[in-house]
Amino acid sequence: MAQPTMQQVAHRAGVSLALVSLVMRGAPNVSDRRRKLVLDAAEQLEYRPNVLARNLASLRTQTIGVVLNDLHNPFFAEAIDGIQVAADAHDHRVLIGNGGRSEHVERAAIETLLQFRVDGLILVGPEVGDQVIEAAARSAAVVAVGRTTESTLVDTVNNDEAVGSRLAVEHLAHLGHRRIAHIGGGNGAGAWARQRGYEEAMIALGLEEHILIAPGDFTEAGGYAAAGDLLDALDPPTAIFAANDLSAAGALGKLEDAGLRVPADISLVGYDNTSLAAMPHMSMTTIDQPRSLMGQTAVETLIERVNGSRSQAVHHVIAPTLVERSSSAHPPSTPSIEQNVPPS
Amino acid sequence: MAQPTMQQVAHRAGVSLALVSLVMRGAPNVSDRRRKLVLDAAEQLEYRPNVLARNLASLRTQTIGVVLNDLHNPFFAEAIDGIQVAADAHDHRVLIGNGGRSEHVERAAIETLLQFRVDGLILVGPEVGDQVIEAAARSAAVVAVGRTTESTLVDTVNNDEAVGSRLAVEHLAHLGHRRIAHIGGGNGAGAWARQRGYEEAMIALGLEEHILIAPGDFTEAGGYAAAGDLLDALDPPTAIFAANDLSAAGALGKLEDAGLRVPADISLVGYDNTSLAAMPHMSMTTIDQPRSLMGQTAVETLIERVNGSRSQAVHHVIAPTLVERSSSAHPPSTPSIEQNVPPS
DNA sequence: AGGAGGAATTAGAGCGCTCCAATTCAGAAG
DNA sequence: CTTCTGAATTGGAGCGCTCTAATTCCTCCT
Repeated sequence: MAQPTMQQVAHRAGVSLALVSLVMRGAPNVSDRRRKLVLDAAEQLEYRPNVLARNLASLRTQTIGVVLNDLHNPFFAEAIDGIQVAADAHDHRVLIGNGGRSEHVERAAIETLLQFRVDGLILVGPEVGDQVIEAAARSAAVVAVGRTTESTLVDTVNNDEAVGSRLAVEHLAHLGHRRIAHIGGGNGAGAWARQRGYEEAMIALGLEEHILIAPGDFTEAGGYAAAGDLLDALDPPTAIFAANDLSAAGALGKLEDAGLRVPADISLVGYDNTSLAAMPHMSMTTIDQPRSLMGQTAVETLIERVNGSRSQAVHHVIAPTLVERSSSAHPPSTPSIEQNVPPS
Repeated sequence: MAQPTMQQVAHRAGVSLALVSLVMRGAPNVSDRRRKLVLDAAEQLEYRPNVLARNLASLRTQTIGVVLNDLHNPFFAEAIDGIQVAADAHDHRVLIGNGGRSEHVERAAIETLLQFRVDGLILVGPEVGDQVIEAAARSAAVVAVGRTTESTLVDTVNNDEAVGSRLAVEHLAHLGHRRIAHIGGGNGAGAWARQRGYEEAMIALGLEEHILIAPGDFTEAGGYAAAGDLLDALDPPTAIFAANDLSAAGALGKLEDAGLRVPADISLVGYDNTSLAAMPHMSMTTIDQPRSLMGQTAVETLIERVNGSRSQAVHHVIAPTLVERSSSAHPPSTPSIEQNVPPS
């Protein structure tokens, strides 16, 4: 598969190698005549610039690498959209690495992208340790999305997990729920913050005695299992707030299997507002993270670093919102809106 | 972000540049003493091979590019898994490009990957025209998954769409359905073949008069709309076979909104057996495409080309299977198993 | 001790491109 | 017609690595 080179294009167009380079880069001071000559020759030869050589020589790749933690979670797919659009706007291409929801695979993906000398790296919901991220940041600009870091080299873009959790809990409490349980997200990005947000919100509402947490892992299977745990509790909850939509979906399956109707018998709130939650068949109340905006912000932040126009770490926090759908309603025994009724 | 180079490693280890190169490539004839020396120096410097330079010099990248048509469709996410494992086994890395379900974006993704001089390209469910694929195949080895091509340069890996559709239709017919409708997949990969398979199966079962097709586009929204069309038909179907799970999920939403119970009032069968269909809350009968196997086959096929061990195009066709879940059952008016009852 | 012969190491020429510095070219000014 | 100027074009030195050919180093044999 020998590809045509600039040299060949130059020869065919009857100009110098350097001129072809200028044309390819869209430099200004090239006469229209020569430009056309070169472009025609390039087209005839099906010439395609060799990014490897170009980048080796110019020391920049105009490429940003994105590592997605879990391709199966619609959240990540949706974050990519915003990233791609913003990258386009900044004339950068996007290369994606798959974290495969495994620290090991994720690290390999980061390494691959770094070996390709991408200008910057956006890690979406990374699970690798801080030191891995920090090490990466020593080689390229790094922005972590949906994950915090201590590192002063790494910028972050997050939604305000505490606010999101509070929105969810308050929504349920206003509907009259008191026994509001939480399905955690394990080591998942932001999971811990969401759980803390849940606890704090419960305490703020005077519901600390009803705090009940089942461990999950941001997956549907984890949600299914966790819901089972919650139903087996001494005093099962009337509402469940899951750490993400995927585990909420899993929980929903378990609740149905247990013969419970949602939301008549039990309410359910997810997190992320992925396409999954929005599906008519799910129609799940959830917390919206503005993924597209977050992706876009991540790119802007990255570009600033790459340009060297900023060297201080910056941490963007974006406000989430509640999206009410049909998985949440008044608890069975409490038809009224406010929670004036003592716990059963 | 100046990165350490081989030169620096060589200097620190007190050996030649060439020796470092040998060690990095794991060459056999290097004494243990020097090897350790080099490795230590590399580690101290946090040296990371520059793939750009390496590949420029060696003319191979050990990388395969994968272009996914639609990150939102779990099918593609699941195909990646098989690809990644197989690529690993062959010591190749994987770079992903996002087609964004748009021909334009897809073409750009292919171009980016080709500019990085990947050794081969796996196009999963590509929507670009044959000539684009053919052009790509002139620069690198190309395997199309879930899509057929005329090109003699391009290998393909597909499931047998005709068989899959037949399995779906026969399953429904055996349950007693006669008015079995189809939601198409538009330009989506394999959509046309599935639709033809549906028609042929209907004809083979003597149900040609009940053939009813609503156009879709492989998306959930498309499925939702298409289901609406079908319900508005003069003689609405008792069963729907959707061209993929995503549109089946959309259809499911529409059916529910219309107050129909699935499967009591109407049956639904999807295609792909994605994680979506497997979710307990969906529990959808569907046709399983062995995605992981297909991904793996794609990689093997690609490697053969890259190695030059084959230059003839090869077309793998893999048999799909029916996965029965709870979205399909007897039609409301036909409690018996065989379709001995005349159409209402 | 003096090779022979294989193993280990190194020199050096690219890979395809960018980019600085140098050169050529036109047209304007003197 | 020469001189000057800015625009257009080109030469050539790398970018960091691989790979072939050449060189050096050992070890073993006679």
